[in-house]
Amino acid sequence: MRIIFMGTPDFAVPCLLRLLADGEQVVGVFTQPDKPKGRGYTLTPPPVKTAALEHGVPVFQPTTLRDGEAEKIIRSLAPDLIVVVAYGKILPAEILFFPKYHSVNIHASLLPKYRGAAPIQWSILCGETETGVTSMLMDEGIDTGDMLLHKTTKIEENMTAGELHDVLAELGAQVLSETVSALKNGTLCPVPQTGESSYAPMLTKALCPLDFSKSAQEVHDQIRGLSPYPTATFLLSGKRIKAFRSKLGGTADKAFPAGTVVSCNGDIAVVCGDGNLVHITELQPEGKKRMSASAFLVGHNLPVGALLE
RNA sequence: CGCGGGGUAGAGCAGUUGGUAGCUCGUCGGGCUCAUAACCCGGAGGUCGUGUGGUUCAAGUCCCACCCCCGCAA
Repeated sequence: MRIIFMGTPDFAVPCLLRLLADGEQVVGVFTQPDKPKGRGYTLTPPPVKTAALEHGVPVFQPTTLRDGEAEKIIRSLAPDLIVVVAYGKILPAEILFFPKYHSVNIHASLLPKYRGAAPIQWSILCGETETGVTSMLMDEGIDTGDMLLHKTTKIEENMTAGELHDVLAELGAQVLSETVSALKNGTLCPVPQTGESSYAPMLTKALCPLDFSKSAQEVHDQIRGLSPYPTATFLLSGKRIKAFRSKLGGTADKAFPAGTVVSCNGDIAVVCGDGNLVHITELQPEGKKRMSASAFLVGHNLPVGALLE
């Protein structure tokens, strides 16, 4: 099967590699243009580009798919199928439906929930205990196409978005592999999306500051859901600190104000709005490396009673 | 040349106006204890990121160059 693969970030890499490993004929990869990133604005290629080049697959990085150029390229590649995984661009109908088998998308949620850019993080932020990966036949809407196959996975209590990302990326590769072979065999039954839908928009820094007046569970979910990027933050005597990991456990003896540190025994236990504690176990001060809370406590005098905000 | 913080014992940090390098944790040994992540005593462990660099009687501490790590912003 001649396949054009479209994807950009790390999440899409296992899918691409799986297609190659399955012996599919990946005739071209579309990915976002290299962008200036990080300190010094170094021009950085997207992960999918790097992976594609390592396997000798031609890479295309158009800034738009709507000027006719991209369509010409795609026609010349004569694909039987287009596979889209976290590409970051909306495909026009003339491209979407050009291949014989049209276009298939792998999405990191159980549709119709968490359509959009950041389903992995939002599923944790919203306190879900289960999520998954869905393959669908693409239509012109955002993640609204008819569903093909899906696989589910549990979200463990202390799992971070980064960990869930890796699990779902692998699961996505499996779903993709099965979808492609079922497509060839003609055994798929597309199912329209019904039921309650929701939208998982891109994450912004506005979501990062922690609000300890919320419940411990909510604070915990915020820390997990934003870890390792863009990372929940709090202030300690004016300095911003990132929180990468936390766990729940215990309640405050007295009615301390939300954000009060009630113990520094191996981790930083903070009172939340509902009186329960969230234990920050891994953090990173500005300009420092990421470290365990216990390491942080060894070198910093953080008194019980200190206020985090 | 986008802005900024930092590189000192395995880890996290101090090191004041330049004058034989410290703290906490860990580690090793010993002691106490029914027991312990507790407590007591003792020890090991650093050419202070790199430089046959500069200033100085003397540099972790000032100056210069380079390497590396990180936060912001994109």
